Amino acid sequence: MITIKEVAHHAGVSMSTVSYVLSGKRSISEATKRRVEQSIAALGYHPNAGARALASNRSRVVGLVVPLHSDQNMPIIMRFVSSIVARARDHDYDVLLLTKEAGPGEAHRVIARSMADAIIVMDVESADPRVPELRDVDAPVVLLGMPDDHEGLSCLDLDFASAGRQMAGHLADRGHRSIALIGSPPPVYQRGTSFAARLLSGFQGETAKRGLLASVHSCAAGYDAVSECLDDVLHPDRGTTGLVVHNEAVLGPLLLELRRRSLDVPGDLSVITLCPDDVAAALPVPLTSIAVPAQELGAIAVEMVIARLGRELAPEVRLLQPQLTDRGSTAVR
Amino acid sequence: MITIKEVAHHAGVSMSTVSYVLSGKRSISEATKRRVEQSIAALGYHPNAGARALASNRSRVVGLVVPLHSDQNMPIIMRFVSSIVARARDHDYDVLLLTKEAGPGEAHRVIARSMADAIIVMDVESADPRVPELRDVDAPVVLLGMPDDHEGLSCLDLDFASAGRQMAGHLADRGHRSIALIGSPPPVYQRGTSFAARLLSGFQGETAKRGLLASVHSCAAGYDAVSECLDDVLHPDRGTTGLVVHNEAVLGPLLLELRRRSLDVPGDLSVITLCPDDVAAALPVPLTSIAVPAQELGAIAVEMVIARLGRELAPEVRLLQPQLTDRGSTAVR
DNA sequence: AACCACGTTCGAAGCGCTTCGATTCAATTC
DNA sequence: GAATTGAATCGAAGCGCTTCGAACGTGGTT
Repeated sequence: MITIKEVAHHAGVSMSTVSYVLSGKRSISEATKRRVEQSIAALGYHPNAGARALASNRSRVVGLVVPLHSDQNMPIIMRFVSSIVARARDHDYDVLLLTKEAGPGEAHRVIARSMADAIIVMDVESADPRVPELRDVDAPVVLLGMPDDHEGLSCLDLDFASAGRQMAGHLADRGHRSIALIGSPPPVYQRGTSFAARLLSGFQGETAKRGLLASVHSCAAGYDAVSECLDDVLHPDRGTTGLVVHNEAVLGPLLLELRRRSLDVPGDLSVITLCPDDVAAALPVPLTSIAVPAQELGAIAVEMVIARLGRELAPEVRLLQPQLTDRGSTAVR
Repeated sequence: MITIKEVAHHAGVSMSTVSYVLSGKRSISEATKRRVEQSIAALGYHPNAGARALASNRSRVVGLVVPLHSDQNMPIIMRFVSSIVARARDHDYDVLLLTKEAGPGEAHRVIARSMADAIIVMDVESADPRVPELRDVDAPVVLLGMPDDHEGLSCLDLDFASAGRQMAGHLADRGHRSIALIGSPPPVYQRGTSFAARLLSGFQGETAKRGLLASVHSCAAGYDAVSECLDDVLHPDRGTTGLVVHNEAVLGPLLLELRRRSLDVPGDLSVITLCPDDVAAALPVPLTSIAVPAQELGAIAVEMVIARLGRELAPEVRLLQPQLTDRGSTAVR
C-alpha cells in the first residue's frame, strides 16, 4: 500500500504538503502542486479512507435507508436510489446501504460508529416508528416523505395535496362533473401512507370546492381487481367521465381493460395519473400525468444533507410543486 | 464521543483489555469481561469504524455493484440486494452501494482506499467490460452472472442451460412434440446477456436430443408485442402445444392475451416459465416454474466473498441447480 | 525453595492521515 | 535598511483503535 509518506518522499516535500495539495485547504505553489500530483500518479496513490476519517472526523459517506422489501414500486425506489448515489458521488461522497427492514437503530449505529456523516431515509410514512429515533441521531438527517410529526426534522417530498388538487382541477376545467379517484390498495391507506392520504385530501378538497361528484376507489393490483374496480367506477348511476389514477401498478391493466370494454381514452373517458414521466409516456395510451420527480427529489435530498454537514441549519420542510404534462388523454366535455 | 479509553478507565482496565473483550481474540476472565461490558453499556460506547479500520486493516464493509438503471427486472434485482445486505449484516458487515453506471474503476477505487474489504458484482454479462478490471482488484471479488471469460474470477449463477433443458424436458415428458421458447427482447440477446444465451442453448440442446419441433421467439414487453408474438407462436402450421417463457415482464400480458383468445392453460396450451416463485404463484393462472433463487444466490455470494477474506481460496464457479415447481400449468397430451 | 507454565492483563508502538502552530524566505513598507 | 507582511512549507501532535511482546500472579512441579 502506497502511503502519503511515500508520495511526500517521492515528490521531495513533507506529508502535510501532500495533504494540502489534496484538500486544497492551504495555498500551495503551482510548481509543487504539479510535482506532488505527478508523484501521486506515478505511484498510484490512493488515500486510506479509514485514516482520513479518523484524522478528519469525516467519513465522506452518507447512509441511505431504503425499503428493500416493499414489493410495490421497486422501479421508482431505484430511481431515487440511483439519483442519490449519483449526486452523492458528484460531491465525492459514497453511499452506505441500510435497509428499512433491519429496523431503526441502523441509522444510529452507523452514525455512532462514524461510518457515515449523514443519513437519508426513504419511504417515510405518516406515523413512521423510525421518526422518534431519527431525532436522536447526532448527524444531519433528511427524510424523503412526510411523517405527521416532523418537528425538528428535515423533510422533502412532492406536494401530493397540490397534485390531487391539480388533477381534479384539470378535469373540472375540461367540464367534467363526475370524476373518480382510483387509488392504492387498501393496505396502503391503512398503513397511513402519508402521500396517499395527502393526495386524497387534495383531491377531495378540490372536488368539493368545485362542486363535483367524486368517488374514491382503493384498488388492488391484478387484472381481476382492476376489472372489478372499473365495474364500480363506471356504474351508470355515477356518470363518471374522468379518472384520476394514483396507482402505478394498475395503469397497464386498466388501459387494457378499458380497451376490452371498447371505451376510448379520451373519447369516452378522460384519464390523468401520477407516475414517472417515462412510464406515462410508454403506456399503450400515453397519459396526461403529474410526474414523480424522483431524480430531482434524490438530488435535493443529497444537497440538503450535505448543506447541513458544515453549518448548523434549521430543519426544513420542502414540498416540490407538481408538474403536469398534457399527453392528450383528457378531453373537453 | 465515548472512546475505548474512557471505557477502559470506567471499568478499571487497560484499553487493550477492552479491545480483547470486544474482539474475543484473547481470553479474558469472566469477571472483567462482565465489568467491561457493563461499562460499555453504561457509557453507550460505539467503536469508531475509521480507527478500527486503520488499526486492523479491515473495514468490515463489502462493496456491491448494482445495475441501477437497468429498467427491467428491478424487483428481482432488489431481491438480490436485499438478501445480500441481510446476510452481510449477519456477518457484521455493511454494504457500500456502487453503481454499474458509475463505471468500472469504482470497485478498484473502493478497494484501493480500503473503504471495503471485498466486492460483489451483480448483473455480469457475457462480454462484460468490467471483467478485466475486476481481475486487477486486490481483494476478493464474486460475480453474480457468468462472463464468457471468467478465468481467475469467482462466479455464481443459476445453471440456466440446465433450466432450459429441464423445461423442454418437462414438456417432452408430457408428450408435447412442438414447443416454443418465448425469450427476452432482442436487445437482451444482442447485448450477449449470458443467462439468456445459456438458457437458449440448453433448450435447443434438449429439443434436438428429444427430436421435438422447437421455435424461438424474442419478445419485447408491452401488450401489443406480446399479442404479435403469440400470433407467430400459435400459427397453425407450427402445431405448438407447449410454451417455455423466459421473460418475466411478459407473463401477465401473455396470460391475459391467451384468455382473450379463449385458450385455456393448460387445457389448450401448456406453459412453463422461469421466474421468482412468488411471481409464478401470484399470476392469474399459477404457472409451473423454475425459480430464480435470488435469496439463496445473494446469501451464497456473501458467504463466498467472506470465505475469501481470510485465506487464499482458489477462484470458483458455482452454478445452482434449478428447482422446478409444478403448479399444474402443463398438461399431458 | 526455586522453577515452570499458564491464564490474564498491561503498555506501547504503530496504522495513515489531517491540522495547527512555527518557520522560512521573498516582497513590501516606512 | 529594519520592520512588516504574507505566501509556501515543514514538523509534530494527535485521531481511536488493534496487536505484540512483556509482566504479573497463581498453582503445580521438581
